[in-house]
Amino acid sequence: MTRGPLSVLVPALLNPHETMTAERYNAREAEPKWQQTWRERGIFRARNDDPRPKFFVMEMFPYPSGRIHIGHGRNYVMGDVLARYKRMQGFNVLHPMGWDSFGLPAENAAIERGIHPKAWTYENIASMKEQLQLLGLSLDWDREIATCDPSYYAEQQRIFLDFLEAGLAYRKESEVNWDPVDHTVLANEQVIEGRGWRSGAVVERRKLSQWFLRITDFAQELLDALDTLDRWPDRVRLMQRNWIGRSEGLEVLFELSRASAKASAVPTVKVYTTRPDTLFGAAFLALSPDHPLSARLAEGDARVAAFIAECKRGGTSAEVIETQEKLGYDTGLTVVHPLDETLTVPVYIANFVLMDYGTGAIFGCPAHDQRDLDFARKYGLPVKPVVLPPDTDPADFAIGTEAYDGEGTLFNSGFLDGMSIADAKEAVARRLERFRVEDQPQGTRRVNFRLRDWGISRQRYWGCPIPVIHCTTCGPVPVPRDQLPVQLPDDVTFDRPGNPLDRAKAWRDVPCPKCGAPARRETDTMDTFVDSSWYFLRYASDSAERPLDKQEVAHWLPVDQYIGGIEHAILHLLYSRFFTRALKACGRVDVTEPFAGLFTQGMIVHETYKDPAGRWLFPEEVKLLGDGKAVKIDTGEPVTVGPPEKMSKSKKNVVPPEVVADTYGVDCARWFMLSDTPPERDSEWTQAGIEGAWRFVQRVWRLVGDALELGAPAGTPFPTAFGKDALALRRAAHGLAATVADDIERLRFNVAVAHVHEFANAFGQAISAARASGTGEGLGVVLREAAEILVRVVGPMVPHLAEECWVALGHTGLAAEADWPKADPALLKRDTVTLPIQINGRKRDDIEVALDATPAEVEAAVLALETVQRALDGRPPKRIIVVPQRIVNVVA
RNA sequence: GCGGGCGUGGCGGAACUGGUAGACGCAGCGGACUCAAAAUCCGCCGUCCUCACGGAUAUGUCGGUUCGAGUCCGACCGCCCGCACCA
Repeated sequence: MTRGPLSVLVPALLNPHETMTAERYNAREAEPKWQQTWRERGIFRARNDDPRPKFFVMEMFPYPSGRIHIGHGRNYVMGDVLARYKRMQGFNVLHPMGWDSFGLPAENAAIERGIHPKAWTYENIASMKEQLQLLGLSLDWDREIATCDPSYYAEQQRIFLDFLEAGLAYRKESEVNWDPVDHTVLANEQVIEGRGWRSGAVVERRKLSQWFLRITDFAQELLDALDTLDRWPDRVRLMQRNWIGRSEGLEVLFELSRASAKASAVPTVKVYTTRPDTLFGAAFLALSPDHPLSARLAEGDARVAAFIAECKRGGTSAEVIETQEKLGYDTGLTVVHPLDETLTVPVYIANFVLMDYGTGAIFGCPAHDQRDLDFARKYGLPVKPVVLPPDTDPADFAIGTEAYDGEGTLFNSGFLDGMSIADAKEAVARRLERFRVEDQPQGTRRVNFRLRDWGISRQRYWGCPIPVIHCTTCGPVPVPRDQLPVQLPDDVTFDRPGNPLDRAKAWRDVPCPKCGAPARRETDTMDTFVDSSWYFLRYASDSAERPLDKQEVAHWLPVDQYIGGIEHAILHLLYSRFFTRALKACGRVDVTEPFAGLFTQGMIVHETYKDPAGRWLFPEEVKLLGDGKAVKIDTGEPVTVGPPEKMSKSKKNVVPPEVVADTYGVDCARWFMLSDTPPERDSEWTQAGIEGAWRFVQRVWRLVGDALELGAPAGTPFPTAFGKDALALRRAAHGLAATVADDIERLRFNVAVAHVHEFANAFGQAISAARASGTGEGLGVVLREAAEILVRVVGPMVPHLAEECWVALGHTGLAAEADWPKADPALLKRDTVTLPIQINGRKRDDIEVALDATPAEVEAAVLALETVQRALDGRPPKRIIVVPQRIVNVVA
């Protein structure tokens, strides 16, 4: 399939008087040729014994969902530019690729289309690999991994056993989304508005015994070490900090009132609070529906049981729980106020109190917490303010519909009156630490984390088997290491809901390794986040015999630059940070932080198209007419153009890489993806944009051709002095090498592209000048020098074009192996600077001064300016601000 | 609901650490070349006032700090990402 500019390549249209410049660069021929050369020479293979300094760059590996579209390519191209640039800078670069190939979509394909997950996955990997290779990425394919391959997950099972021995893996009960019709556990994304996506049944929360990893053991360290990650985006560090959620607070024992204690047979309720200062404003106590006291009350009261059951409806996700209506149930119990025994506070069960956080019970202070206020208004509970905002009259201060959570002074609070919030917190803690209830201090200071242990059990087939055998007498028994890996059985069926492993008797039923009695394999598999929590280590240590060699890991790690989507800012990155530490604790590696540098790139978006019947159309089925109008090419029907959205198969707004490669060439696609939009933002794929990239690729080819035609032959010695044009071009070329190096180091590819454009303009002007007035005064030599610099500078971005130009310039080696051009510092310096002159903050003039002019000299020159004289009108200036080499502001 | 981010011409965006807002590209307009078209090259291009010189205005909205604010602070509006079983 061809269309667009390459299809208009008709030799008769070319000007016969021009030489090489007449030939267009033919990407379709050049690109496969150079890709083959790179492959044959193995120049992207990383060697562990290379003495040069290492640089490890990787992009987040893809899930093999099927065909890729050009949107997938963006982060790989970014990483590739950096990898190629670093090679030119003399680094031993590791740039690997792999497949995050376990997961739900493979099972859905099995259920919906009857394809085995394994076949589906490996077919997808094969076709996606072919497509990825089309992009001309400088990857070391020798280190390719697939997480679904036993050669990968065997080590993961060994790691699990290490964690188990170290006490970092354990079992406990936790809730899952249960589909009561399909009898299946659902992922959060399979719960749509509280119902199962296939059955439509209202989802329930059900408890299962599952495996957990003790990430909370590392909570403080994971938090503290964020400060050392200075090449991570601040926002990602902040998100992780908030996710870990360290808080300092107080655990307070509330004693039940005499009658309540008798009725419930429970003497106290323990509450965790970060606001003990507001204790005098307490209006209620709220228990989680999962709290032991809630359960006890439910035993004797059907209404309580019904309320708790009501709370269990809907999904388990925090989003669902936090957005659902806040409900409470008055248990009739009361507790005694810990600081004033004449006061009692009612006890509720509330659906928004989480058992996983704190103690599973809170006290509510409506005046100073919005959620508590909403709850109090709903159930008619008193709202007593206890923190008075600064400069407020207590008589005027009342809480309406908004809680006050700002600074202030305590009031209405007995012995706390007049204190600051911080002092009051301290005073309450001190007093309650002294009070004793049931032989314990009534208050205990407690650091708490929002972070919970990581539940890794999944009731699914297509995941890494958990290497454990359950025996009725011995309990869970680790699979002996010499029996690893526990491989997934291939002989499974997907004709019924639920986990096929539960039904795979031949695989499931095994003797207990300890006592030999009949036992069952663990049929849960691991969360796919486990697979991706250590794959970067496996890249570094790539032999199947020693899959996690300490020395090799130490040589390559940490990853110098990791590139991926912002959607992984918290979970994947936090789990990987934990995993690396846990492996270190087990003595497996000597690394602590896996990723020294992190970059989060934006997505590629594309307009969507719909025909009059409302069916989605592929971009190639549509002809754009401008002004947002479009028609269907084969029928001429009007097409509705929708706003740019993330490329997705379902909306057909995808562009396959092979279409771009066939039409414009991969370098155009690469150049376009790097242009214009900052890499961290979403970028829109447009026809006009790719055409612009095509013009640029041809322009570089033409500039190099012109320089070859007009410039001096290779090896011509430099003259001792250069003319004005020659010097200007030299400055521009050396400046380009320096500035693009800096742009790439900072991953500011769009700015790098702009700088290359700027240089191309200057280069074009120099060529015009050479055509008009000859190549004397060194211009001929500089034209060649400039071409040699330009080709190497664009090489990381448009590598195939660079190779073709490099050959044209007479080189026998590969551009991919050339050195990055070194900029001569003398050419980068300027001796004068243009200073803008502001009067009262508005630019009115500018002057050119020596670079090293003193402020006094500048001031004198500025005051002499006619513009300034006119503005001052004979009066002396009020003030003159001189910012050396930047600006002058005269305040009149 | 909670946490995080983004917002600059017709469009994508640039502006280093508070210092000339709009670099560079796209689209558009005008010109050169051509029998013609394509390609290429040159010029113009935020808005308003002005023949022009020049001036006013302008970075989502409103307010503040500063000699000076796209940049810092506060409030608001809109859009995007994550929320632990999608990956």
